[in-house]
Amino acid sequence: MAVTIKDIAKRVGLSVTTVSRALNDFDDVSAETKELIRRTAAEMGYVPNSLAQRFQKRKTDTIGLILPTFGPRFSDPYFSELLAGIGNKAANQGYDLLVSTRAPGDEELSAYRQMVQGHRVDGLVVVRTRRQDERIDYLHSVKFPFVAFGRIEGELDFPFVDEDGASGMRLVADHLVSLGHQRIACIASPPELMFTHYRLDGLSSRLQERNLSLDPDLVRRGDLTQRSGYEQATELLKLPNPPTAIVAFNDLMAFGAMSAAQDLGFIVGSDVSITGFDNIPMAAHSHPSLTTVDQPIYQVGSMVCEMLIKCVKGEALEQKQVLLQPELNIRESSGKIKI
Amino acid sequence: MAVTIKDIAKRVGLSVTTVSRALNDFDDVSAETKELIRRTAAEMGYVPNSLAQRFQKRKTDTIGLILPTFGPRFSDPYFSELLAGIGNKAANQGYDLLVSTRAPGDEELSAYRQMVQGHRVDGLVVVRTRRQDERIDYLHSVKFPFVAFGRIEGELDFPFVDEDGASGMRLVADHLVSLGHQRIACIASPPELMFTHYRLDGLSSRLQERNLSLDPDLVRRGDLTQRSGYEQATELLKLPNPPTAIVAFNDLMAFGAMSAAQDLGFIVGSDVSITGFDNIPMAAHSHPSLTTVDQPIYQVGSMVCEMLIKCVKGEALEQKQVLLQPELNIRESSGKIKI
DNA sequence: AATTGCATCCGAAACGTTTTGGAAAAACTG
DNA sequence: CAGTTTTTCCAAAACGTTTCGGATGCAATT
Repeated sequence: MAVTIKDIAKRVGLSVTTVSRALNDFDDVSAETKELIRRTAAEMGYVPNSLAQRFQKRKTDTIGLILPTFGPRFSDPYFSELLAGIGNKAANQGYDLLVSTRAPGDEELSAYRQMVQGHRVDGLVVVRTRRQDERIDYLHSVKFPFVAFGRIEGELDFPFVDEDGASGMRLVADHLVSLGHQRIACIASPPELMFTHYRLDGLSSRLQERNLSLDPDLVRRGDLTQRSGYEQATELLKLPNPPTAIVAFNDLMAFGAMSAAQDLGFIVGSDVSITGFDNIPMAAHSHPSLTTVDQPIYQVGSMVCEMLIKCVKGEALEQKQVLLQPELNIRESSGKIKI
Repeated sequence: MAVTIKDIAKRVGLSVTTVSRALNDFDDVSAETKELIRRTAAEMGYVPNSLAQRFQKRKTDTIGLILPTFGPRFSDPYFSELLAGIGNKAANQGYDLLVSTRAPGDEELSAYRQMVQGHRVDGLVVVRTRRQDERIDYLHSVKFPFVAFGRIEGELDFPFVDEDGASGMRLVADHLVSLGHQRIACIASPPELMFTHYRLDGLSSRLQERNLSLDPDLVRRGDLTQRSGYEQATELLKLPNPPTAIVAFNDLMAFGAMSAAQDLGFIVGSDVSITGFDNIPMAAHSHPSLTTVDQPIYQVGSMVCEMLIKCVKGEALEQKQVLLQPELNIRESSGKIKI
């Protein structure tokens, strides 16, 4: 079968200890023996059995990620970007990435328990934080290493990366106001998600500062999918006094809203302005191209992963909590109000 | 620290063997002791140490997937769909999914070696097969369990799932011909990918059967990204005698082509028809909506995963090689030729 | 009463690696 | 040259689980 450290020891006539220590470059092995052992190990095609290594070191060299999905699948490109960011960073730091999907709820939490108590991973990244987040409560209570993408309500101290959603929405509000819009609608995200809170707060407070209140009739809720963007926008645009601008809380819903507008005969960017949030790659290539808040998701993934690996290794974080300032990407889907 | 099987044994005054066998429901433990052991295990909050379990069973209960990415990231929704299909199936069969990304080349192959020889996974799924696929050659040569999404050139016998790309393209050809198109261009995918071969073959052979040759000037190559679709379509449409229809080899390039056409003042679906391949969720919601060949990627992922788990468990596959018949989804991006 | 069969249990080995705590030999010190 | 340090090596334990090959006691069968 597979060649083990013991086989090498037998071959070179030394102990397993010495072989192990030679292979791990300890300095209590002479240069010549090290060389000899390494050469014969290579010759024999030795590859360490990672199961044994992990078992004995009680570390998995693996980080985990459980994607919260509603319904059976996640088709949100947002997650692919994030995954790519995390995955690539993990790979080049020598870590494996264990991915699973679970709908929010009891099963989700027990998946976290499984990963933690079964020693399946050394650390976890928590994405799409919720106002009351039991995942974070749990991980924090058992002192298991994790880094979150997003904040939560309350004073719990834990490492996270987040974008400043309020600031992003203020940019959107300023932009639309400067284009002359007064009847501004929004398609918000589910209220339990923490980012919803920040984005809504940024939008409504800035509009109020500009003496424009956010009409409660014009505040809708979607579930972040294209379909729900379509539905909500259709309702909004069929109102007797429809809004001249629609602020969607993510790009996917913005795409849905654009389709709805176009199906109702509106010209997006002139009859009605539509904005998104996230700046997924698609946003630059839709028709019309989408004005949206840029959230560097790939980099966030990369950052979160890097921070987590430091936590796992017991290294100190130079910055435990990172808040990124987003930028507004102005494209064709928003334009001056028609008189 | 964590409670082990030994702690339970001590508590109930039985041997580790019995505890282990009780927990694994062997029938040489009496019902009462089983009950007792289970109860105290639950009371003590026992969770098996999966590192130890895996080490001793020499199995990881994990399947691996290495996404081939050009450039640092994959933003193709195609991969998210696939990943979701594989991941969800794996999860509900009690398997973990190990995901990594690697650009095709030496590093990619050594990542496979790592996973195999380091006993990191019990089986691998290979996606986006290439005509000469060293990944498959390798896995086949070491007899490591794997299932591929896609076929390869040659006679190697291995389990795979694939869609019938030739058949899909014949549907596209028939559709465009029936709309009156004669100057038909295509934006093909990289030639080393196996599916390119089938799709190109299906398209050109069916056109020939209809006495329409595929003008070599109108056969372009893209790299599956939106950007390359945009570039190639721009060149095509700027020709002195531009095509009336463009067949893109995936949806992302079709989106790029639509943008290019629209930027050049063409009305897609009437001035020029554009078709895609894959039917990613976005395709139904673009403007205009995209005529495309439906490839049930999520189901493919799920199927591939199910087959792989059977292989890993040593169970026989009722069908070792699956070829799915795709359907054409006719939407707004293709229409009758203008006279 | 001896034998067989069954139900229930257990000791010890095994999986492949790292680590602990030294030991032996060689190289320095004054 | 005795004592000390350094260099180089190793035996054995440990990690937590499963499994192999019995062992024990008791009931059922001859």
